[in-house]
Amino acid sequence: MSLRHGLLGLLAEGPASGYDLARRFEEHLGPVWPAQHPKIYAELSRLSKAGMIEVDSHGPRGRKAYRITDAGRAEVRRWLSEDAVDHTLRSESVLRSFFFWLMDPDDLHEHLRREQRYFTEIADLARGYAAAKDRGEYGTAPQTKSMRVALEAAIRVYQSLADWAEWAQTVPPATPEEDADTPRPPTPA
Amino acid sequence: MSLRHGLLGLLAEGPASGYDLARRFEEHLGPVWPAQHPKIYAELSRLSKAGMIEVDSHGPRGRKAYRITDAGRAEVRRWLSEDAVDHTLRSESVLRSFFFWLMDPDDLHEHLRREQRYFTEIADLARGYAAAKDRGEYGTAPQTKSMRVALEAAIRVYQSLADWAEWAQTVPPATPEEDADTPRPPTPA
DNA sequence: GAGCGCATGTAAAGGGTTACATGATTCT
DNA sequence: AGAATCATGTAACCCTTTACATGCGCTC
Repeated sequence: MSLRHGLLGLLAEGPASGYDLARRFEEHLGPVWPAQHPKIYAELSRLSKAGMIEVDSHGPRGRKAYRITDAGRAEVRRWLSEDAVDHTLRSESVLRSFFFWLMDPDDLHEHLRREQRYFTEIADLARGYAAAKDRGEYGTAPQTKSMRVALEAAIRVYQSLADWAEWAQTVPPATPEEDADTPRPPTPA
Repeated sequence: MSLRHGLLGLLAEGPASGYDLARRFEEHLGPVWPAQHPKIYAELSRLSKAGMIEVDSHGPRGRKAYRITDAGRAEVRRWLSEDAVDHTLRSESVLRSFFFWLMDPDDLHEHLRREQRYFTEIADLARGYAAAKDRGEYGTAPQTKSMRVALEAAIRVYQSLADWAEWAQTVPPATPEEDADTPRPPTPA
């Protein structure tokens, strides 16, 4: 369960409310770690009860900003350097590719073109953010340096998926003659 | 929810038991779509009740092999060509990178070296399978053609992550002088 | 006959999404 | 005054994992 640590990590940058954190998840972490507000508010309560964060300030409209505690900071650090990384890379796009043979060749081609377009778009978006960061638009704080590293991952991974989708379009569709493995009744000569 | 469709897709290749399917998920689909046996057995019951699969044969030790029905085949096809793709790419590795600035530089370097080694290993493994397929070791059935496409995704994505981890090791650690954004009390001259 | 791998399942708990619900403040 | 946005939370449901439980069949 990494949402807990994601929240602690974001709060290590400075105080923030549940609403702030939900927005940051949606805008930046969402593609690799989705989190909706109900889960975030629930987790914040738990973290608060556990003494890892505490209320920093109350604002308008019942806004409650949380601040990370020393215990919280220690916990993120412990997670980062001690906990084993879960390397699962859940991807519906790749899962579907196992079943491409079930698709009509035209549908598949159209699907791959759409996938290529989508992945290229995201890669370009990440490239845009990275360029802005490199121009110094986000300052030079250490957090932005890490953000730059994360963006580099996004650029490379999404570009590789775009290239894959493009390459897949060049793979010839399975022709009936090639379906040698599938047992079929002998054709009467 | 794609487990339902993953199971249907695998059963479209031929009859299989829950145990078989669990093994195939672990060996092939696991990295992109993990599924443990309790979930698989539960889903098979549901698919059976929905008329998308039916019991094909009973074997030793209570083994029950399922066969896909026409309704089931239609449902996988519908999913593949009509349902919107969920492009979320959940990755704890990338999530962690947002928080690298919290790590001790030596720990981070060690972490990145391990990540690079891991991703390289998986990419090489996928390359090995792909080469075997290209040598014709898995036959020429259309399913194996799709498997080859999925393997290509694995090769490209994991290689890009390995390259990223290698690149990240060359990013100089944040030095105190650069932390301009973080408000700090003025040093008494 | 001991041990391993095959084979199925239930139960409990945890993680995550969607829908519902409410109200305050700011902007036009 | 009305609309948009800020802001928090609950409830119900779904998805997923981990632990528990059982027993057969094959191999050594």
